[in-house]
Amino acid sequence: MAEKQALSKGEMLIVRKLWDIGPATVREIHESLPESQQMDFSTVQTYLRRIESKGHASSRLEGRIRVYSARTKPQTVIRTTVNDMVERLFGGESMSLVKHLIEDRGIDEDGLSELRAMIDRLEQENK
Amino acid sequence: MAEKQALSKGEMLIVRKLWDIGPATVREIHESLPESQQMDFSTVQTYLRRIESKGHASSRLEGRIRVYSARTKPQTVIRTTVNDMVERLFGGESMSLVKHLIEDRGIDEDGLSELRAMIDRLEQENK
DNA sequence: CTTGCACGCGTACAGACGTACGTGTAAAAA
DNA sequence: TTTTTACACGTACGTCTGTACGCGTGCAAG
Repeated sequence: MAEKQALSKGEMLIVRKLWDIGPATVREIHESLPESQQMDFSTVQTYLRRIESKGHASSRLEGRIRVYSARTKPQTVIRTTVNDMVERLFGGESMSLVKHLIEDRGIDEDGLSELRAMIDRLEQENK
Repeated sequence: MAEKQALSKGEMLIVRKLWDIGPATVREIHESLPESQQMDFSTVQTYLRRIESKGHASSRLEGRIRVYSARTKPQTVIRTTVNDMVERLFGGESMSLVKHLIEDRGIDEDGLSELRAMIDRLEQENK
């Protein structure tokens, strides 16, 4: 198995950017960060380096600029992280998290119908 | 505001026990840990100490045994943790997490009807 | 050609984490 | 009473995290 080390919270913010904007330079990532998450250029650089060393990204020099690309799919990282949290906070019961999310954070019109559709579809498949 | 420091993953495993079994001694917590999460008695002790120092538990000596009690409700800790994760991994869109959970981890008969009930109820209230 | 900007890369460093050991002592067993 | 057991409490220690500085250098502007 891939054996990739888990990403820390901060690192995750950065891979997310990599997923969003595709292969990118440190600067591109840095500049894409919203107000609320400003950090030093070199901090981003360090994160990217660590993400790579953990096997979640690869990079190559393009001229003298280093370009990073994600190597793990969102799916994978998200799954691992979420599973871990469900395990730790809900004893593995993912329905508890679903319930928490809906009850605690609310859900809007659209979300509601979307959910309903999903349920209908699943019920079909289940049959 | 309460200003309680966030708990780490390991610490969360332990508070969860505190929530579950109520005020408890180090030993009680330690012994309630499942096979898969065995750790040294003194590790549990350290966790409990840290949890207390972060304001999420309090303790008193009962005779010469220290008894810890949770000071934060599950709700609060869970909310903070989940919000944080939704923020970092889903850009704040909690519905994305809900979808991920249902699609990726599946849902059983019971969960399905439970969910359906919840949706119906919410739809009522929303009106 | 000289100067300064932008970047790679190595290094730093304090605080959080996971994990535990050792010492002193009170209570229980022998 | 002597011995053993079981804790509390202080301390440790390597790793991970968040956050960044500084040096060396290629490249663009003057």
